[in-house]
Amino acid sequence: MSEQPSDFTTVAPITRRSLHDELVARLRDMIVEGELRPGARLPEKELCTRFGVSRTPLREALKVLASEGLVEISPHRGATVVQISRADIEEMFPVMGALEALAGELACANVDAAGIAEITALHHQMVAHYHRKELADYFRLNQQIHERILEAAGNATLSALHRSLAGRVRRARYMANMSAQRWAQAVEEHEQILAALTARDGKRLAELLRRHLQHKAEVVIANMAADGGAAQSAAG
Amino acid sequence: MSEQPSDFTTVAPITRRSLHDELVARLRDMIVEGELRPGARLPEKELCTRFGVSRTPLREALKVLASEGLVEISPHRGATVVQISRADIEEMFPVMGALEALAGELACANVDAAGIAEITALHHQMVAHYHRKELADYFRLNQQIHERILEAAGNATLSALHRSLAGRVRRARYMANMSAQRWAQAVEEHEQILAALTARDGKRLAELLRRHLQHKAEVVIANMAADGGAAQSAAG
DNA sequence: CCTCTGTATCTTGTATGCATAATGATCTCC
DNA sequence: GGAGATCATTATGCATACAAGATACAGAGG
Repeated sequence: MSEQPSDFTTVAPITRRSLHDELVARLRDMIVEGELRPGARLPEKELCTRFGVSRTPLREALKVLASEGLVEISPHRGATVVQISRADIEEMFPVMGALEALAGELACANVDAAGIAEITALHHQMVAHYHRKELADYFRLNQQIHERILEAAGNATLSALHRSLAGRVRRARYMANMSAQRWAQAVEEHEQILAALTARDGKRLAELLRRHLQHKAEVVIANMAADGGAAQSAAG
Repeated sequence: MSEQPSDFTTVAPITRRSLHDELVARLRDMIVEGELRPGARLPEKELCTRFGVSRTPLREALKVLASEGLVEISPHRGATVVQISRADIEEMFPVMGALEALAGELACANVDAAGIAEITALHHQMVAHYHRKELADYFRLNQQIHERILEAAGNATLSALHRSLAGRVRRARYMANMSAQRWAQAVEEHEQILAALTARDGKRLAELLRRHLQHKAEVVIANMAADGGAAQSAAG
């Protein structure tokens, strides 16, 4: 055959998503994106009519989300979206810092020129958004950069754990009000992060990422303290 | 009333475990302890008769285990115990190393004298088992020490992630054949670990734990290579 | 008037039944 | 005789029905 076999590997796989898989994805998005507020009850019947499915796949989905730490299930009392406390956030950030630090070390060892170029491009886009004060876009690029560093580390286990934590933390939506000073500092930190990655200085990148996450934590916690905790913002 | 209300809060809560929770725990144990071998199929009907439950709670349990990474579910083809590849193990240990390193730092900052005494006692018991060449007991104490360091760190998120990874790694049952030389080295490393904890030298403890995990990884990987991978040891 | 208890209702937990896709065996064609 | 296709069997995916516990309301007692 003249056709290259690799063509077959590049075609989009036929996604035969079962209902429960689809429900897990949809519900997770709704929780992470804030559509389902922390503390909100998740009555099976209501969700069933909403998604047009029966209770069986829905319940399977809720169990999975519970094991991911996004919802809490009380026996005979149903599922609720978990409240993120300040203590939870304070716990999660050091762990994310450790994971990203490891990712930084591994990335410096494994990343190729194309990977660095990609992250550099994302970085410049992010800085452009910063100068235009486009917070949402800045935040999106910021997230992508961190994800790409994780990806460059080439460790699927590490990526999975980080993604899980990042999803939970993201619900705190701390980006809302960040001071101009902190924003400038964050961009400066990202400059140094990029420099360390380009120089493939693993130790330095690890330390930069750890500190970067620590500063992020301070912003989030200050923000939570300011509006009395994101958990309480349930007013429609 | 002369009775103190606090009396009521101290009684052990009645644990009303639902069937699916019980099934998750039982199946997880069976997988981690090796009763269910890697690659083994998990037919719903057979497990239902075995546990005396219907398919609904069993399926919910399998979904949870799948999200924990212990079983794999293929659409319309059922669940199987996941095969741990050498690459998976090589990925997991650096992550566990990073988590334990963080735990070491936090433990040094948070642990009290009682905690140190407890870990010291466990350490001496472990060393006694070493001198008597009681591998299983040694390994159990070893595991307890690492768990207690995690606990002393006082970070539930960190503990949960570590426990999840430790459970998956434990299935590789690397303790089987460890060289006398490596065993002696491991005990020596534990001596240093205890010393660093007692001195509350967080940086040093972190580095010791990271290296300790790295050495453990080498043993596991050598062991897997020796018998052609634990995954293949399906012969009853 | 307040509190406690009993009951009704609703939600969740579990079992069962039906629909559908995958596996394996048999038959046919080459 | 071997390879491929078709059909039967089996297991999974989903829906529904039944059981049991939790919540809320009402009534009785203090």
